[in-house]
Amino acid sequence: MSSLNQPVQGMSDISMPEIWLWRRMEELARRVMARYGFEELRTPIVEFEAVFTRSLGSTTDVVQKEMYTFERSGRRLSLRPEGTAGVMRHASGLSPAEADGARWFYIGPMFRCERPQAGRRRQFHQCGVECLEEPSPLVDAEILALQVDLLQAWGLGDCAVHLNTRGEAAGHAAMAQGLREALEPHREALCVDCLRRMDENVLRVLDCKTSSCQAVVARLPPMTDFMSEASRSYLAQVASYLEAMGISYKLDPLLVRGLDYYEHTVWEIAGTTEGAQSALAGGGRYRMKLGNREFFGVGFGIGLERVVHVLQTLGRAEALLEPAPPLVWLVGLGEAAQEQNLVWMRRLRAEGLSCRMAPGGSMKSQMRAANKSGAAWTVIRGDDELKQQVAAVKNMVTGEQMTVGEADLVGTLKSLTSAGSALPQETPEAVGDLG
RNA sequence: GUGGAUAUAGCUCAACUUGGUAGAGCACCUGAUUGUGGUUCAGGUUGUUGCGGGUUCAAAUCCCGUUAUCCACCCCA
Repeated sequence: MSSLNQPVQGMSDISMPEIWLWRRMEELARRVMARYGFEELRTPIVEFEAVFTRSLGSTTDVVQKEMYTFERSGRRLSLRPEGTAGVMRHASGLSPAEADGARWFYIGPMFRCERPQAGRRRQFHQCGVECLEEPSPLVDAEILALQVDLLQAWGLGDCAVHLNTRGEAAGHAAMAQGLREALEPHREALCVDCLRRMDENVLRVLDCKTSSCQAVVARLPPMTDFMSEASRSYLAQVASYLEAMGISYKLDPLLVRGLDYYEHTVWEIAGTTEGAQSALAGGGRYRMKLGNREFFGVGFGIGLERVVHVLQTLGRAEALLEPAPPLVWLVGLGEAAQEQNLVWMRRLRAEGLSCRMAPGGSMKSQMRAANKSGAAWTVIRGDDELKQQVAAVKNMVTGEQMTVGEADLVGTLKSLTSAGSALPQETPEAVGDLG
């Protein structure tokens, strides 16, 4: 029996104080994206199932076991498990002229029915981009630079970029075959998972964690041996562009990416913290055949839960937040004062100030509420003030209090709150403690 | 999907091994301060022990189921 006071497994509320971090990250993302000429694209969360199966490849685990798929009005629909397929579905509805060279980014929830774990939720969030350009090391390097800049804006400038290539799509079958043949003599040493991978997804043998498998892999010829000369020089060109931009990276011949549509450049970015979910982000160049059209592009996805987790673990969450605007708290004694305060709040808010009041209670409890909310200023209105048409304005940091005439109240508060003398509204260090 | 651990007050946790009226700190409320918060002191409130069932005179405690959380695998960002 499920209890209704908790969310569905693997889906969680994001609330204060963590939500401040999420909002800030989204803000920074939009800013960085704009510098690279990317426009936001919001695709639906629900698509036809086939949108994903045709893009991701029907053999991948994501499609086979992890999609939330349901039937409605005789149609099979799925919650999106990743962002690229929906974006490409959008592109396929545009004319080639419109789609060519498009630069889109997205940020939002994705759904995969996996067992939840640290940095892994069933509803999770990704920020990603798609850039529809034909294969060009120049573009790949630029997109990788965008991702590095974005992570840097979030305070993760020290992440490690692992770079590899999958080679041209035309050579994939030959590469898989070559790898299989190279592994065949070592069958005995491979784990059960890898024996299965030999058939299903032989590349995955390369990044198996079992030590006996790693020993076998270490003696294999490099994957690039199974690729064309063009594929190798494409990778070398990307690498040299990264060097020219001063972006550090590590060539990782064992780096594998799961989805079928990748070709040429692939990469992964790992956080500096230990743990199984250290991969924060991944990206790569892809080629996708949709209907009778073929699309080329390069893109990446960043797992926001994982970024948040790393920021919290490293204690960098607080530094990312901007101080909240100063809050004015109106204290009113008696019905008449409370009603006037309600009207005053509307005037103050129209001037761009943040303000609040308590619906009732003693002066003590109202002051306590003001303090708890982190208000920078309180405005006190009781019988005396009403009679004299004034308000007592109190600085909650210093405790100083002054009397202001009703006519000057808005102007006074405006200048006080813009003077930079305000407190942060809440102590943001709590954000870092949530991990 | 597989394996392991966990679930007690708003929060962090004790009590469970060996069944006998569920406890601490923080938070919250009241007062000292009849119109002034944040410090201090005094007092006070808070629970279907995740949920459901079973064993027992008696269950937070033992057993079964279920839901959720955490960790690892698989897979992926």
